[in-house]
Amino acid sequence: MQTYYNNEITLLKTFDIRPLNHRVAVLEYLNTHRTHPTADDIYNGLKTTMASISRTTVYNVLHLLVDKKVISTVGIDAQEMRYDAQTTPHLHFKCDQCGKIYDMFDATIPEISLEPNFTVHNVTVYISGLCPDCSK
Amino acid sequence: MQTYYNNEITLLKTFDIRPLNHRVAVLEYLNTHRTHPTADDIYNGLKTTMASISRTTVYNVLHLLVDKKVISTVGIDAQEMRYDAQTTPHLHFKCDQCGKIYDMFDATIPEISLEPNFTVHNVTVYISGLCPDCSK
DNA sequence: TTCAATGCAAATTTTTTGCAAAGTC
DNA sequence: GACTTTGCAAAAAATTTGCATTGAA
Repeated sequence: MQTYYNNEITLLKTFDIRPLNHRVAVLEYLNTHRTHPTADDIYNGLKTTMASISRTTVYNVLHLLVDKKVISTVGIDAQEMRYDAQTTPHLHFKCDQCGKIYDMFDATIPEISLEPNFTVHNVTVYISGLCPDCSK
Repeated sequence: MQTYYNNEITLLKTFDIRPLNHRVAVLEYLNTHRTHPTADDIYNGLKTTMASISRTTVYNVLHLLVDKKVISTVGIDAQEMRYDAQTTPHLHFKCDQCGKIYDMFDATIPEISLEPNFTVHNVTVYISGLCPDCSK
């Protein structure tokens, strides 16, 4: 079985995750495909180069990486979960026309002030509209 | 079959939707259950009083109401879609501990300014954290 | 009577689970 | 050798579809 030597290994170790080949492969796929792929996208993308990988393993690895906060989920689609290796804070924009999802690094994450006694862990912002291509 | 005489009928007519009994019932359920129910919640809630209603119809009606913007979707759960008859702009807060979803009317919807050429239709904000009950 | 809406059952899609086999330290 | 991870197949959960029946204007 092929062995990976790259910085995904270092990253996983930082998070106290044993850098097994499948884990490295999933993380590498996410790092090189910044298109917010679904579990199925990842599975299909990897199975060509990685003879033995199963959907179960892709789900296992994704759940682990989300749990340990190495990656994050993008629940902008109604039907299936998407995943994102991007760690810089950013928003997601989905085009109503073409369906493409854009990262928005420039937009500022809003400061949300809630009623007292609510503790905020995370703020997620999804924006929908028309992308430049579809606005024409 | 029971016939409804209430303001849901008026509301549906406003949106150019024929106020058929099943539609009125689903909308009424959403108006009286401000708990962001799932399609299944609605189906189970209605089938006791409405002898003949099917899951298909619940989905049909929900899709129609969302399409016509009478109600909105709440995609805060990874697994299943939730629905909301609330029309006042507000945010959603989900407690990481108890899973309860809160409406946040006081929090201000952020002004998002994107790169030019992006047209914003809708901004959705999901907040996760601990609710007062679970913060104790 | 024409067209729209419904309900059933089956199919589809996404994700999870149980468990035996294989891999890792 | 003990413990973790994997893969298969099957199950589960949420949603959609095809189509015949029913209901509404």
